[in-house]
Amino acid sequence: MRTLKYAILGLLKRKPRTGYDIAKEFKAELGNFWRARHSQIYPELKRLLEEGLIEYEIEIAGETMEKKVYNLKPAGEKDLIDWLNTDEEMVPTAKDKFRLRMYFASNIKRERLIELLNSQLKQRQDKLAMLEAKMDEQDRDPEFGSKEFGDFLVLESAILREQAYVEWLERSIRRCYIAK
Amino acid sequence: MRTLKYAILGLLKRKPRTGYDIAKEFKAELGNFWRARHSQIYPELKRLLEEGLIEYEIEIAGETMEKKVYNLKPAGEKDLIDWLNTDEEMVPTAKDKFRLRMYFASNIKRERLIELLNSQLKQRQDKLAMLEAKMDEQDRDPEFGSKEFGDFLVLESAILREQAYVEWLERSIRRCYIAK
DNA sequence: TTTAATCATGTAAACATTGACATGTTTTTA
DNA sequence: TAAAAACATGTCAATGTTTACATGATTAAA
Repeated sequence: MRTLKYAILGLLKRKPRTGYDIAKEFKAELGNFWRARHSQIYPELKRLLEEGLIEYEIEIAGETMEKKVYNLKPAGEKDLIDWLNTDEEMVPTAKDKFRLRMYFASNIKRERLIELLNSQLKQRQDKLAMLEAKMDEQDRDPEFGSKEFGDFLVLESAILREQAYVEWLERSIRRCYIAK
Repeated sequence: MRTLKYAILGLLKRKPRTGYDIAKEFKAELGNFWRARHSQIYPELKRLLEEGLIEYEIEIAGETMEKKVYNLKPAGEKDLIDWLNTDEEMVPTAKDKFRLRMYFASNIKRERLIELLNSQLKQRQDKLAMLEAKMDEQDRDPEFGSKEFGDFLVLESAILREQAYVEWLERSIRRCYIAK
């Protein structure tokens, strides 16, 4: 499946980057839907290099520090475009440890369950506020084919997802209070 | 982290089951938030057995077919309850291949992008309809501490999640048409 | 100016997950 | 009654992911 491969190719299509830059992207907006640590990124870059999909140039930062700035090669771009155009089936399961735990909620005392739900609610609300702040800085009407178009799609997606999560937590807390 | 361990303990807390039964649960409602194949389940059951958290009895089905019906031991129940009561931090990333691809949407032709979005929309709508049908069969006012309470929480959660996904896809398709 | 944060690149062991291989029984349906 | 679907249990190799180990340079802040 090699999803990380395409995440990296996609990022390099936007602009040349170092492995470190790629790791940073996974901590930003993109990190809402995919993530990888540098320990996974560097070996994958090595592999893509061997496969002839990418190349790199050495850049010197400061006095001596060497950076490998990676770039797409035509074969890599073709591979990326093919993947982007495939109509994949939806994955049936987006794993969620907290919701799994709630399936077994009957084994938690009422007061504690409310505490746990409130703790999640707080975190999700903070996340949502952060995403909404980002949306305010965003181009509200991105041009089709611009990278801002993709930025907008995923940001809106993340916001709608968090809103639904918050709504669920609020309903669940209410339900804890009113349930017999 | 061993989430599968707790998923299994939780299911066995509800009632004794075979490995096959557990696998089936991951294809039902619970499968919306956690999933494992039998190739992961059987070794995990073996391990839980060795750790003294569960035990089993042999049941004969038909003439000769042996079933291992697993059951929680007190140590397993304690372990489960401790896990259920821990206040874990939210996981920052619920991976989603399709949304990752949409981040790179600028590399897809408009007509094709609309096709891809519509394909996802169709699948998500079907899923949502299925979940809503299940909700109709569900106890609308589950008692606190009953297993129906957990069932209700996760089903509502799944519905809200799918609704948000559908909403996002619809907005994105509209955006494809109106964008410059 | 020194200290902390960030930049930068790698490897290795352990753990989690999937897909394929392997086998046989029981029940339902055509 | 034959075939298909579902029941039932396992292993193994490959792949994907995390955590820890390992090292050093550059920049911003105290």
